[in-house]
Amino acid sequence: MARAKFQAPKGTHDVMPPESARWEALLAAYSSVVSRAGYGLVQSPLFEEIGVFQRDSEGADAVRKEMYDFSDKGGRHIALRPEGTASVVRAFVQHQPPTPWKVWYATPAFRYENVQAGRYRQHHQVGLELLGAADPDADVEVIALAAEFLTALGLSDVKLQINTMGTVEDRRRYVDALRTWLGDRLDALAPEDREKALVHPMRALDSKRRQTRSATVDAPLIGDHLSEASVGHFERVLAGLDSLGIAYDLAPRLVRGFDYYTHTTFEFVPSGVDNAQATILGGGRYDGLIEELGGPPTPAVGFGSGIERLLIACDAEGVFSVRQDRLDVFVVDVTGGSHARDITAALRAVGLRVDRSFDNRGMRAQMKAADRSGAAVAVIIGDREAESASAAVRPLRQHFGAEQAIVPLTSLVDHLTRVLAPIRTDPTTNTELENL
RNA sequence: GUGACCGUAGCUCAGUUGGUCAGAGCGCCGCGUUGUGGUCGCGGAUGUCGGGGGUUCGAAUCCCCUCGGUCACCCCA
Repeated sequence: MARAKFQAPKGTHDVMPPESARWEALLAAYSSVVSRAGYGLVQSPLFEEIGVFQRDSEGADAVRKEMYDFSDKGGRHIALRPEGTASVVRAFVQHQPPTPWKVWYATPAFRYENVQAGRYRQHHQVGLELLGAADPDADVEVIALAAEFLTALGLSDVKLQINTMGTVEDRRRYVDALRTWLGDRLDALAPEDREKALVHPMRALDSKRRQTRSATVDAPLIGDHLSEASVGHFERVLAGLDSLGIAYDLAPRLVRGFDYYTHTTFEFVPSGVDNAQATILGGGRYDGLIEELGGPPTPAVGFGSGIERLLIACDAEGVFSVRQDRLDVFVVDVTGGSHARDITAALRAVGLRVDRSFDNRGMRAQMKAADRSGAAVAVIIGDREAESASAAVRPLRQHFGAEQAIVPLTSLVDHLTRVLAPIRTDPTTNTELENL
């Protein structure tokens, strides 16, 4: 066996069968949930002018450091998308579709950072955005869809944490007050958090260090610096969640990674996953971002969710395994392969899931392949069948009985369609979910 | 970017203080009389022991560099 000359770059990974079946199923579940709520798919470029992702704000340095950016051959400063929202907003500003604009996406996202579990240089996200609605009910819809999606995966041990950032002005006032408050107490903070307290005061409140935690128990919270309208918005969101029966924890110290959030911010965190990269889905309202990208003042809310982390959480709960029997029929042909070729095509044409062996392998090898394929029945063509224009139909799984039947080729399709009817799935969907 | 640990067949891993240490299980391929899978039996293939350099009579085993993985910091999906 030749030694591999190349391997996937640091922080990237290949998703292959059988694992990729879960990805198919996850995407199918996601698109099903959101399309029923009126969201349509957006496919936008994987790279943009860097300004789309890099704006003047507090966190710009960190964002820039982790950006996969480069100059293309035309001298343009390009960056690979680090998250989904900015691209969608750019497309919105460029095309100015009617609002409310409700769209979803599934995309790779790139961040140049060090790797650990649930954290990659190329990871994959699904998400959605609702642009053009300031209504707190829009926040509620977005959160409800997130919850519905997680439920569809079978996840149940997940907590919703919710917070509000208020308006841009509320937030600015609060951050100033907090910075001053922390500045007076720097010595009490954990040494590692002191610089952060001045640069990113809200992040300091989010610190996991015990010393910082206890030093900031009385720190001012965003909730005390909200305008009346902001309070009203948040209360309406919480009322909506209550009404829909969606449980949540108020998390006054919750800080999201991007600075563009206003009002509602939220995260879904699995309680069973014990590491720093636990958040599987997060989002919130970003009423200022559209203007920042040159569009008209437009309120908006959305979420993004990392597929790799979702699957880690599913594994931790033992849910969302995908059934492996993805074939109805396996055609075994020991006469050279011409029959396999034609029968396979004919059966696929009527919607059956069919595979065969290549390279004219022996009977035993082909039967083993048939068994491994998970097919319900094997259709066998040997010399005898070929002479009599028939096929042997052999059940491979117990609930189809043990009897092997000889069926004329002319009625093979009818025979198989009838026999397989009980287990056939809709031919337009080739994945099924099965919770353990 | 900083630090810790790790890197042996496709997969999961054994390899004692450097001297038949290149292995096991699973998987894969073939065979078990001439055409039938799953169980069982027999046989077989696959690795320059992540890569490069060094120490040594001799290194998978020690040292250095490098690439990759895991974890923590950082940051975040």
